[in-house]
Amino acid sequence: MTPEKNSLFGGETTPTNDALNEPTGGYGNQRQYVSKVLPAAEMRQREVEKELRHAFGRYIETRQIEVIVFERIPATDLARAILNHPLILKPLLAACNLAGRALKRDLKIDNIDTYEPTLTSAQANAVAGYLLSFLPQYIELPALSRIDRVSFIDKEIRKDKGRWEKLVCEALNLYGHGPFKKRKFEAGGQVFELDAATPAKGDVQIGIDIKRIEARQDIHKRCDEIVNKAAKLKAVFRKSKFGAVIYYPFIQEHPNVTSRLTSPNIDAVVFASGSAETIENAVRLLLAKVEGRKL
DNA sequence: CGCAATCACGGGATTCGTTA
DNA sequence: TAACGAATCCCGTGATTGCG
Repeated sequence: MTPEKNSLFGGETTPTNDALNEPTGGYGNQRQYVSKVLPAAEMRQREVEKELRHAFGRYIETRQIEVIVFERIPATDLARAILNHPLILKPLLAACNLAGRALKRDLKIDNIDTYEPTLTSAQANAVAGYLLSFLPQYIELPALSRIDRVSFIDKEIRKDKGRWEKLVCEALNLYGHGPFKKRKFEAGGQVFELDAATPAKGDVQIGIDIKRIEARQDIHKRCDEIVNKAAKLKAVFRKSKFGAVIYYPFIQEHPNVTSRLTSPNIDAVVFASGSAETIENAVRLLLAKVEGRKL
């Protein structure tokens, strides 16, 4: 990044974007959020660069490097670039701390796949103008690609974690008398979701909550959610059974979780890690407790 | 009392399943 | 198929708690 002024706040040399300048009735948009903290951000940037130079002085080399000079790019060119090369959108957005939600809120463009966008040319124009108002004067190309890489890795990790719930549900179907499937039920006007339940329709007989708790500080929140959901389920389906399958990497604290989940409404609490073996063991144990007379 | 550690909370991100 | 809502993870901030 550049030590010089950022284009957004410096000279307004870049195209302004109408959507960002409309009155918002006191509610902020991304530009306003940024503007508010800009002085602090610029001060920090100067200090960070200074410290980096001092800290790494002996290891800093000067090399020739490709730089993308955003301040020379007209909005129409940027729009065309995005249309012709959709892959470039994500790194540009990420470099500005912008994401799909901001585009939706500020530009009223819904459901952009920021990784592989398919935009109309009108949308590309809007996004280009919007981006240019946030982009710095220039960014080194490898830095930009690195930013994309970080975002991509983060996304893929989330995707992988999302598969864990499916593995547990598949194990329930393999070893239990399902079919187990995600389903909803209503209690007191509110709708609740069970990650795995059987049967798919009619009165719930078995409801399972499948949860990952990866940070210690989330334990209260997650346990409260489980206890609440169990109570709601039992309030509606008095004869049903409720169980929880939990991923919690602090094994020595599993008894804590179990005791927090002690409730007449919860019939089983089991733990599993990412391995197929622990999932199988947990699911078998849980099924033994909630299936009872079935079969 | 002052400082450090911990807690609670909320905002922002992405993914997935459901629904219109 | 597009849009939406639920769920989960990450992070920073301010409040609270605990210790010397």
